[in-house]
Amino acid sequence: MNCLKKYRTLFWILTPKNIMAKEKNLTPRSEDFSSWYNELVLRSELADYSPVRGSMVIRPWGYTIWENMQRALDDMFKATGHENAYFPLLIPISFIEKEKEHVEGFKPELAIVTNAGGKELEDPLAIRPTSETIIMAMYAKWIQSYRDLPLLLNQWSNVVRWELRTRPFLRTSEFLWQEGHTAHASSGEAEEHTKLMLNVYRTFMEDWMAMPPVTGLKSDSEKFAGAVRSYSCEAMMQDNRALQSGTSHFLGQNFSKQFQLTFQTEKGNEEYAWNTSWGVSTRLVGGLVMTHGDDQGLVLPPKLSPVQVVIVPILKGEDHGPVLEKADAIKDALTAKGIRVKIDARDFMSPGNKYYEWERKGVPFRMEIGPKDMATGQVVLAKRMLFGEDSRKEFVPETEALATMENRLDEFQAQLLEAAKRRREDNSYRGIENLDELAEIIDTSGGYVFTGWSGDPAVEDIIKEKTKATLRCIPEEEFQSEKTPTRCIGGEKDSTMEVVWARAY
RNA sequence: CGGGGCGUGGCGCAGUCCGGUAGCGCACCUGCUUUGGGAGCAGGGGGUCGGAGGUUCGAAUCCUCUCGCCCCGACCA
Repeated sequence: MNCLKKYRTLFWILTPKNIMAKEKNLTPRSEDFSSWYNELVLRSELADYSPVRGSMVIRPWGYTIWENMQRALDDMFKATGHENAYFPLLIPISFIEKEKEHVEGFKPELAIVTNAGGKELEDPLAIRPTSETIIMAMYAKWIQSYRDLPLLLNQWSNVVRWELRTRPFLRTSEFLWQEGHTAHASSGEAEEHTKLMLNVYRTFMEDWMAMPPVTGLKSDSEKFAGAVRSYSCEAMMQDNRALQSGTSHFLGQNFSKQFQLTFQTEKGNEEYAWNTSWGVSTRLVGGLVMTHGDDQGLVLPPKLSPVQVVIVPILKGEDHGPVLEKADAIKDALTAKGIRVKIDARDFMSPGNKYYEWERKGVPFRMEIGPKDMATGQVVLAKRMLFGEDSRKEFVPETEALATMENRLDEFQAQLLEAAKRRREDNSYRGIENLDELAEIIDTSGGYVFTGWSGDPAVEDIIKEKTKATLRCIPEEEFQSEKTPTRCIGGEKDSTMEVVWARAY
């Protein structure tokens, strides 16, 4: 036994290529998807583990992606009439306890401050797991009449939900997010708003992230604690699992009743306001990784990439001046077009090493400029991911490269979206009518399984027990099958709606 | 919170069975030569072996207790 172990060690030492492979490359997705994910997050410097269990440090590369997401989303929120505000981190426990389902939903995940200023607190404070309660309490103060409605606020913040099992970006005890909270005079208007924001998320995911979700309504067992109805965006990752990547909730009057959020109507009656809340989090960064990443590392859609074009000057011989000057000139020309460019002029690193590094970090395009190119007036372009006729390196005249770069970035963005859409459809199974078939698909390929459902929650339990898949959503019309299912997947009952099943993160 | 695994320079690991005062690869630093897909040579720095206690002349190694992390399950964005 011992002998064998030593032998293997010896063998390993004598094969340096293996060591190199192990250290320089990621575990392939096909071998172990979650190892691939974890390694990628660390190696591409998106994030690092912090000393506190279940929390992570978001490094500049990851944070810039988040900032780019924030900017795009924030513009969309503003365009739909919202303003930003900031509500406090600490919330009286009594607030959270007011809404019965809400407190039940969050109790296991609450972090509570019981001691401060060296003294036990008389009333412990919860670190916000979400801010419905404190915000409703404030809205109750601010809203008197229908003239104060609708009130449309958003906040960018951190929240804490104590997690037993954590994964960078996908599930951490503290995460960054955005939470929108609105108050309306009518149920219909609030529900419309809920759907509007769901659609904002969907548009963002498609247009910016190239991560096309299936959108729909959550079942009662999956909805947000305290909501009347929850809607979600369900994006399919490369391992064919679903990632709930954005939710929008119609809260009805559940919170306004608990917080006395009333207003006087035009006719002089006092009524409870109707609320919505909606959020996306840094989880989206994880979604981005699992949607586009490959075995080389991250692949970033141009619209969100911190750097869209990295220029690698080939520094040969004594005089690096001309090549660096050319790189600067190209950078200026591209920057003037609004393109984010970085020159990697590190002279202690070989070009090949830089190529690997920027590929690992997911930069959409690399431009190489060397003495040979200077002589012929060309540059070398390499695209992070190849589609169709693309070649690994393209030699193009400098003027053409400058003129076409915006188009190339747009095209790349569109190709990523197209590929993700195709993957989603290729792994969607429709017309499935019995449980065994569903279980077979979930167990082998995974993916989205569309079936009929009677609305009976017992069916969800059975399927979860049997396959670990959950009801992701009751899809919006656009995602429904051409042929409407007639039978409930659970057995003999008739189907009243089509639903999507998948294993989820 | 149950089951499994692991804590040894920044990273990945060997050494633990059988106790003798710590080693390998990568990374890092210096110099020279290099640079169009993971450079070469030479020299160099860095570790109270997760922590505490014990056994022993002597502990990374044996014993006890602890802490932490990762993976698999039950709960969740």
